Amino acid sequence: MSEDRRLAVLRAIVEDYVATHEPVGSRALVDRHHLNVSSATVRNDMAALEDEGFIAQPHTSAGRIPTDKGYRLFVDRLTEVRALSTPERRAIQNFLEGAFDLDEVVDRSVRLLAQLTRQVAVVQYPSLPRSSVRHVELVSLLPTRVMVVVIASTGRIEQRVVDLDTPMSEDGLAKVRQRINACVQGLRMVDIADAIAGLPAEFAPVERSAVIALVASLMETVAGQREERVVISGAANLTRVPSDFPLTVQPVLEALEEHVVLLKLLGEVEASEQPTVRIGAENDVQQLSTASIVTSSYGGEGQAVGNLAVVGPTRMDYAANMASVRAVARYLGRMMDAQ
Amino acid sequence: MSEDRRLAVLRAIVEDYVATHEPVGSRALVDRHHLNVSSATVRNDMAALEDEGFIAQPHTSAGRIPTDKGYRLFVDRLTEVRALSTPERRAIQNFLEGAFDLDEVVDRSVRLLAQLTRQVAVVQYPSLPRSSVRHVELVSLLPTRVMVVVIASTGRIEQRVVDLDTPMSEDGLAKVRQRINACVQGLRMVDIADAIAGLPAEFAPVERSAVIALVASLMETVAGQREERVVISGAANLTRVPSDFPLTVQPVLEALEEHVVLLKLLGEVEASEQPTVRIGAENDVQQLSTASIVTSSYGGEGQAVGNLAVVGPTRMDYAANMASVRAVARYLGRMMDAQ
DNA sequence: AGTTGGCACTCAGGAACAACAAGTGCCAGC
DNA sequence: GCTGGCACTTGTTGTTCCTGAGTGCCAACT
Repeated sequence: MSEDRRLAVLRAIVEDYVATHEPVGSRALVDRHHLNVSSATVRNDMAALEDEGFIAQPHTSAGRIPTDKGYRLFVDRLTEVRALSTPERRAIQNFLEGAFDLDEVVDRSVRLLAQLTRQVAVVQYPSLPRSSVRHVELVSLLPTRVMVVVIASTGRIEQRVVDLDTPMSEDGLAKVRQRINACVQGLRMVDIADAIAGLPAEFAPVERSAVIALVASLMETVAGQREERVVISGAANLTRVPSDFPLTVQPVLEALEEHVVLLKLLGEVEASEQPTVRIGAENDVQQLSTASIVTSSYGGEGQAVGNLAVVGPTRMDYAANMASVRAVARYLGRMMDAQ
Repeated sequence: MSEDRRLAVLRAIVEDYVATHEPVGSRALVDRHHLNVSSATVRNDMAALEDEGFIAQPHTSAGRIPTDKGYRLFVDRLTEVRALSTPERRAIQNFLEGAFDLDEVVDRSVRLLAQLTRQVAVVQYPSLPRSSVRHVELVSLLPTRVMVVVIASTGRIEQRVVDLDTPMSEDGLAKVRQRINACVQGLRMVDIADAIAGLPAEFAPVERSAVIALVASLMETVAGQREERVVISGAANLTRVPSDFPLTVQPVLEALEEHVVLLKLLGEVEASEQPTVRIGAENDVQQLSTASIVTSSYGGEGQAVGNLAVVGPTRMDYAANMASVRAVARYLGRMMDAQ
């Protein structure tokens, strides 16, 4: 009994099942793929595959469907991430390049990914701590109220309003602004705490408390956990599915609305060129145990600044989705550099 | 045959149907509401209501369900928007006040609204053209590349990168910044075009083309149609519905993903203290013909700067949803002022 | 050993049918 | 104008039966 053929059978089962959404039987298999053996032989192989836990029967006398373990094997050993066709890539590039600002880049990316894969797409904003400072701006709203604006190299902007206990003049503010920028411009966000720690000491005692407040606010802005943002698109695709998946669409939708959960999911990826796949129960988010997730990080110059993902039923076209995820991640990374 | 009782019957039908999601029969009606008449009498009233088009039978020998027209009458004549309880209002206020910046205010509002109503909630960001300028910032990225940042009174920030054909010094930029702010600070966005039209003329010919580019970019940023943003939450609530609505959830989800459609929907509201309700086919978005929408505008000081809405099946609790929409709109308006 | 045709067995899904329950419309009587 | 009564309609539920797809196993073949 050839090991190769068993794998070929598994591959055929996965492909057929993904295409038809129906348990696939030995007969159908030999018809649709040219395995040059009889259905009885395939049945033997199937029995073996079932023993090993790669496929299962919904009920006696039905065809087989892949298990999570089966998909895993399929993804690990039977899938080539095929590159997108040139026209496809062109389309992606053109689409993304029409964007003006970061919000639009992210928004377009997530929609594009949802459309390409016909699944739910998730894109995380460039992570603040992982990017660097382009500019810090202090805007005086009232004499005792200042808006701190941080512009990151990725184009991302965060702002926060801070109340001072002593009023500060425009000139004073300009000086602080100048000094802060001198200290932190170009640094990675994670490094700025050290860089500006000594700053308040430079100022006269009357100004010092205000400077301390400004610096603190800046660091909060940069460190804030809240600032990890994520957008999703294509939720409607979840309902496009036939048959049984509808039952499980609610928990999935719920999980997707919990940005905390999503960020956790996305965060578990290690930065890598290749997309990562998590299948069904491999996912430690319980609500997503019927779903698979294809994730990748993106970022300019090899430096990962964010992640993105596609979420769908375990019965998804892994090869195509991995290709789309990879492609969008790449273009997104380039856009970050370009800005 | 009393007109009043007929209305009472309609009200009872709507209430029961909203509660149970099942066609309601004459017997059940007299049991659950104390209309002091027999079921036969109710049947007569029902027949009349059906003639007038307020209710319908899914099939002979089933109970009645309200038609769109029935809901309309119910909303117009039978619904008091009841105020939320004091603890409820407290909860809303506390929740929203914990927010730091505009993004968070909007995010919390939309989630809150979804949670209160157990429907899909939609909140539009404060409209840029309808708000006023707090500050304009010009950030030099390269000698020939400047980021234009506009901070609105609502806390909303928009930015855009512009390339200049002649390089500009930091000092030159500071001067332009100072002049622009002097011109436009405090003005409503719609009015700034006039205010800065003459600005380039003030500058020496060598700088003029750069100033023109900056001013143009500022105006684009402010006028850009793209800049109307909208966030949604609670999509999972669509799947919580029983029975038949699942069939229609896909088009609804699709419509909700089309921000253009959403903005159109939201935009159709005239600014008013009271929430507006559009029921089923009253909605001119075809995909939402099985849904109802409760909308309201919000804004500080009576000036509407944005809209929000709740979307759900026509069979929704209108009174409660209108109350929630109104409450969230009010608090949101206050937050805008406060910032 | 591995492959194959044959065959008995299982079981989900559909069709046909009956019994039931909920609800209606209508009418005669109060 | 309201009510009880009653015949009628029709979706729902449960039963039975049948069919077809698919399996597991075995004996025969290469």
